[in-house]
Amino acid sequence: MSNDCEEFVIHPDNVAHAKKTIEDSNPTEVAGFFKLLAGETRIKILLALSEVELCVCDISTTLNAKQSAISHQLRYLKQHRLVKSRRDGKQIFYTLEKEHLHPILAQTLAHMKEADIS
Amino acid sequence: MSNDCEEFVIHPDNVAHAKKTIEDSNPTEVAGFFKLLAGETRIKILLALSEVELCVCDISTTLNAKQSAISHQLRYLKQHRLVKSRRDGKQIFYTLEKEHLHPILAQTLAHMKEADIS
DNA sequence: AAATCATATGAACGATCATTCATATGTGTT
DNA sequence: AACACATATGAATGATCGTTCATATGATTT
Repeated sequence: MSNDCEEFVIHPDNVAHAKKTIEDSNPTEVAGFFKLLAGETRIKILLALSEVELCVCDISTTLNAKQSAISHQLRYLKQHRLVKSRRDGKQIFYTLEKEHLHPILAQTLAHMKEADIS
Repeated sequence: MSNDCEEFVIHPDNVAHAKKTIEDSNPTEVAGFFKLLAGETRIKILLALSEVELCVCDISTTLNAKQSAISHQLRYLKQHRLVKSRRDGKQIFYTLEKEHLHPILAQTLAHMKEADIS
């Protein structure tokens, strides 16, 4: 919680400025969004779904991974609205939820742009 | 390693297409890059550094975090060339390595754009 | 050269995450 | 109604990550 330089702030103006920049930027949400994309399996799933609709079995075949591992990741992606599903008989097909993914990504990029990172 | 639907691929064309899309997209590197941005402390550090140069002590004051925690994260960011440092007397100042961050980010976005995610 | 300040680093611990196994659910087929 | 198939889910395990403590390094001041 505390740090070694608490009593004597070294560059108060810079610290104040940095604090404000951070507060203005929703760092928790930004990091949370990147966490969604920070897993190899999830990135592969998103890539796989980027051009075709796939059922769970197709995805696990494509990634050469266990069905349950894919199901768990799909649930995670679905909870965060990166992906949506539709049932067709026994199978459940997944597609990207582009409407959701796009604005979040755009907002993140806008954040980073404002922050002069890009 | 194996899955339940190995013997009878359900939608072979889609699977083949998805496999190619994944192979063309460096998923390991893409996920690796997002991992850098997927930590709240690291995002805060990057935001803090986005407009001003800061020494380690300033950063730990800004984030209200232990100096050693910040140092560890800075090392991680530096190893991956998102940040660079310069010594001035006893202090070490960090800045964004924009030249490096920018093209990686741009490439990632290009990947995602090609993949029709954005 | 001793003391102090700023930062870095190694080891350890707890928390979080991804995968696996076993099993449940829900749908279609016979 | 019984069975087979596709997917989902809970619990457990192993791996990875972030922070902390203790200490080391490198620089300045006295």
